[in-house]
Amino acid sequence: MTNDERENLTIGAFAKVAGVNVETIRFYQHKGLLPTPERPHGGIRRYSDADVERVRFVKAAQRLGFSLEEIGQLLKLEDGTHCGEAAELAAQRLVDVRAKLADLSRIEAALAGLVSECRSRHGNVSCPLIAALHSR
Amino acid sequence: MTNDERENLTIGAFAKVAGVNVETIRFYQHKGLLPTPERPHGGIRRYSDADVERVRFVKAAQRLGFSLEEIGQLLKLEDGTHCGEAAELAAQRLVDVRAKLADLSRIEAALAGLVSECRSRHGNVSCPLIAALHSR
DNA sequence: GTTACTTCCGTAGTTGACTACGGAGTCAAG
DNA sequence: CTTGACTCCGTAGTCAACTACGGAAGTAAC
Ligand SMILES: [Zn+2]
Ligand SMILES: [Zn+2]
Ligand SMILES: [Zn+2]
Ligand SMILES: [Zn+2]
Repeated sequence: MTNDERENLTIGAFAKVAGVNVETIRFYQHKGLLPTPERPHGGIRRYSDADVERVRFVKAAQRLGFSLEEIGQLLKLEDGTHCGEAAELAAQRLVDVRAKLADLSRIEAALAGLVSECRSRHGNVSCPLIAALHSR
Repeated sequence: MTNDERENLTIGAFAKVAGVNVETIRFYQHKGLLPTPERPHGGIRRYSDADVERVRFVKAAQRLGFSLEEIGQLLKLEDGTHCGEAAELAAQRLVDVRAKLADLSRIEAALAGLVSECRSRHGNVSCPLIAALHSR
């Protein structure tokens, strides 16, 4: 096997390949989301493609709205043998996302109404938007 | 005129009537969202119904997703004579809200798909959710 | 006139996800 | 063998919108 998994990247190269800042790497290590490789006798730590993959996992999960805390839990299920638990985490996220969606559509409707009232206001003394904010 | 605008509330009563904490009042004062009334010679500040109304305005605007910064601008338009400017602020909020809505529906679809794949998974070795996170 | 509750005021802490800084130590090139 | 880039590590700062704390001074009740 050609082994591209040998630890060959310095933290700077690692960060660049993974598309994040060096500080983010260290931050994730501190949070336990990424392992901190050994230092070869006072030297410099090296990182592998597996580490890059792990950062990409984190970022993909973030795009779905998972918090770093939840992502930590997902990472513990990384071997894919805990489907139920993973699905449960995602289902909870889904509930949250749907609640947020409902909130936002309510807000969207209210704002849209106010903006159009404001725009079509004819000879009113006072701005309907400001008035609405005052009356509730 | 019966004048209910006379300053009659202590900060504690004010906060209670307005439905916020005392600290929130002080925080808003510090941010310039609320005036800080005079202290009658080393005594205690008093607040009026107009102040209560102002806090309610802030909270109503917050429910529509305006930031305190934006609310500060809205408050400068409080006399209702700047309809155009108010509408512009709201229109920008609307743009943001709609962008967020689009984001969230994308996320909702992705999560819903993954959860149902996970649930209907038959004999797969690995969890589709985890796999999806790995492959992007 | 003492106790007990408020108020006043400034500073500091909270949450989440980073970002910045600074003074070593390490390493490769010239 | 020196220069310059990079790494290491801990601490501190950022943003928003509060929330908490603590000591001193005002105030109301008994
Ligand atoms: Zn399990
Ligand atoms: Zn699964
Ligand atoms: Zn104007
Ligand atoms: Zn208007």
